[in-house]
Amino acid sequence: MENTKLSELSALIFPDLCDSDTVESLEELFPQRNLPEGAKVTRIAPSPTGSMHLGNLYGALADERVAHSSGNGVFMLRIEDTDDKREVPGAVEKIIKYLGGFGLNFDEGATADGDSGNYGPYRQRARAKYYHIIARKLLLDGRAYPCFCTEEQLKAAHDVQEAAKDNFGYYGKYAVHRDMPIEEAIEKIKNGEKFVLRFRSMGDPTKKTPFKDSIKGNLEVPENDQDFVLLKSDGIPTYHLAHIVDDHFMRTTDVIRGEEWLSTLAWHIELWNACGFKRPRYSHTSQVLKFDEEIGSKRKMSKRKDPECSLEFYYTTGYPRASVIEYLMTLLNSNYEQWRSANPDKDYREFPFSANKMSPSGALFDLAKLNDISKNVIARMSAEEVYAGVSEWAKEYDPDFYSLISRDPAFTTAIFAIGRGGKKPRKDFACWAEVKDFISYFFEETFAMDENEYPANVSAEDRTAILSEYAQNYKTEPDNNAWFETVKNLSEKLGFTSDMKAYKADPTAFKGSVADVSTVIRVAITGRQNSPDLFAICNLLGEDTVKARISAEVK
RNA sequence: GGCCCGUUGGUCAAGCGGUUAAGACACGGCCCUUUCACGGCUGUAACAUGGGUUCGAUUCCCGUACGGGUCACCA
Repeated sequence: MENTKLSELSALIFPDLCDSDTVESLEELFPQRNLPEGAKVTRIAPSPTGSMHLGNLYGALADERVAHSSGNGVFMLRIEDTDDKREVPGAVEKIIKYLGGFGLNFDEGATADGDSGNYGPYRQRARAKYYHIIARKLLLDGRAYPCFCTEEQLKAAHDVQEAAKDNFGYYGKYAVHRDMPIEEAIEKIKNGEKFVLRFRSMGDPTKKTPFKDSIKGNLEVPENDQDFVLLKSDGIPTYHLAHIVDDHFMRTTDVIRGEEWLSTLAWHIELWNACGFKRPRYSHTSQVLKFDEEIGSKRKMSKRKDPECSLEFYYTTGYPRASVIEYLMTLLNSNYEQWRSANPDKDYREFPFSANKMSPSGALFDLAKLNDISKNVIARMSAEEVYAGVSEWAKEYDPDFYSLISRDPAFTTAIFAIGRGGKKPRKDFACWAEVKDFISYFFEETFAMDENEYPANVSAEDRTAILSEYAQNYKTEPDNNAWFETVKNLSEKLGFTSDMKAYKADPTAFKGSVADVSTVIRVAITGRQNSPDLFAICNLLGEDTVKARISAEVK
């Protein structure tokens, strides 16, 4: 009797299913993966609701590394599009483009124009039937029931709970439809009343179950007693049901997700058990935090307040992808930096990544550290690679600069070759946006003279004397030493010492030193006091340009 | 407020009962040096707090404080 009524209810709730739609049929449709021992299957499951941020990349990199360092593992992309209200068009393409741009590639999952892989579909909206099959099984097992509460009723219950200082939620005496007679439910549904399908929890929150998390270690979680929603009134599952169904039938071995999911872990544990599925390993990653000067404490990175939080930032400022990955790897695995200094030339993918080396506490984002890492990354590049990186960036984000540097690629590349490639390469910039100012004096269009840069202790007459003398005798020297000899000779001739030690010992004994003389020349040629090797700059600029710039300064 | 997680220098962190408590970034000093950058050396600076357990706790247990997360028909 009860069973026939239950069947009637089930048929009413799931008109889209027929008898052959069983859990067993799904088990056959999605067989266990035939992978080598130890291979891990991971996934990222973003919702297509907006821009990607650093936290997404952080998590994605962890998933990708866990899968691909396990030997023939699988890294999937699943789109959690169960919340149509928040969906942003084009978000999926953006996710794929941005993650791909950082070198993270999926083995299977959603693609820009469809799906790829045998465990799909990989967009949850397209998987409705699977969720319904599991939901029906739960209903028939007595582990799910329809609930007819309206938004207002739930809100009212919430207020009551607040006043009574009870826990919030749908449980115990607040679970008003939990024990509704089946025929009444059938009646309501036939009358067209809206309903959701809720889980029937059997847990006792005073009991705690031990749980092992790959990152957090041994945890104690109280049993769940919440009759949370499985299917929304439109028949689309909540994250909770979708998570269990998808990760079971996609044969995920390791669920790596943010620690904000820790609080609903008990729900998921009970659901796994109710479904009779073996649950995967869990790793709950800590968040990337940011120090907020205003409130004086740490907080989650925010898209609005922290521009560097958005992945877009790294594209627009032109941080090499490798730099960002390198930085995130240091946050992700505590022994990465040590490994890197021992293996400076290896690809980061060769690092033996391990989930239990991940920190259980949240790390503050540190732009200074990123910059340092990025400078090192760029310093190891060849001049050609730097040119390629800068021009790729400039092409999109600074077209004027792009036309400047691409006018003569060989010339621009030669600029980047200055001080590069030796044992102690220069580390002048952390991102491509910093390059523009740094090399501006190599181009007539952006060369800017600033009179104030001339050293104050050199008189106007001396300055003119130095410059005209230098210009008159200027010729291309064979090497740096020969060139600097001419500067020294010039200094002595005009009463500036070339003996720096003597000058330092007693500066008052001289008019000035060769340092002052070369600074005057440097300013005339570059418009600034600081620059890389002047000899190299002169050679690149060529005799005509050098002489022209100097004579322009002889007044 | 309930529940859960976390807490080693300014930041990231090693440490797993006995250490002079590593290292990296940042910061200061010195050296190298025609400027800058690089490089070398060096310095300042830390176990949130109170109780236990122990011969001995940064390490284990309990409490407190602080920080974070979560308590939706969002993920």
